[in-house]
Amino acid sequence: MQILARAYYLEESLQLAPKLLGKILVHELPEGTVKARIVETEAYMGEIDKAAHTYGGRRTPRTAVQFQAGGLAYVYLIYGMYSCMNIVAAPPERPHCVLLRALEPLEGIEIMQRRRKVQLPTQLCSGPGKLCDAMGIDRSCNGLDLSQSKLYLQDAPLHDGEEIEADVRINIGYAEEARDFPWRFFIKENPHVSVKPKRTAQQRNNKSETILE
DNA sequence: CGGCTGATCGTG
DNA sequence: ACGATCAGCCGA
Repeated sequence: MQILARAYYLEESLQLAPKLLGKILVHELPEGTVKARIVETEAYMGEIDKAAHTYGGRRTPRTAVQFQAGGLAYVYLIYGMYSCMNIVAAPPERPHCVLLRALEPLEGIEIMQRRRKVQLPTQLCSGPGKLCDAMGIDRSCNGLDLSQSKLYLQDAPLHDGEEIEADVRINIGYAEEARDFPWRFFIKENPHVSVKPKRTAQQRNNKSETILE
């Protein structure tokens, strides 16, 4: 299977985020190789996005890699104990990135189970902190070139019949108007996704749906 | 729901 | 230098 080339990532994160669904993240660790399919992503749109670390063009030591050309890993520590992995998007000086929120484990599942405390495959990578833990991704991976390192993405199509759904992003309540932008993407009905879609008021009021529950 | 945990970055 | 904040997770 083909490794995605650097040029693949040079578009804005809002376009790249849904396209990354179904692609396979691989990490070659000393104890073995782990592979998992991307099933949930979020787009962070840099300068114009109040939820982004680079809102207004903020350039700090932490966010520096986001200003490089797309195709690098942006990994940061959150809440003092968890790593989050993003994929840098867009050409240089455009600080876009795509957060990986959930993966479907494919290979090296025993390794993931050893790293995490849980056994259930659907709980191994169903969250940004969980998937970094399971895949052995931490801040030492920050800035890695995903087209030529031990951490890389393989091209792969969505499976037959799979559909992409969009919804609001998770835990960005501080982001004012950007809270409501539907910039989270996931494979519909995939059991590894971290958060189920919110029902809209329309759906809650729909009587036929209520009966079906 | 609350506690865990520490890097980060704006402020002074 | 300080301290409020935080793109999470787990167990009750």
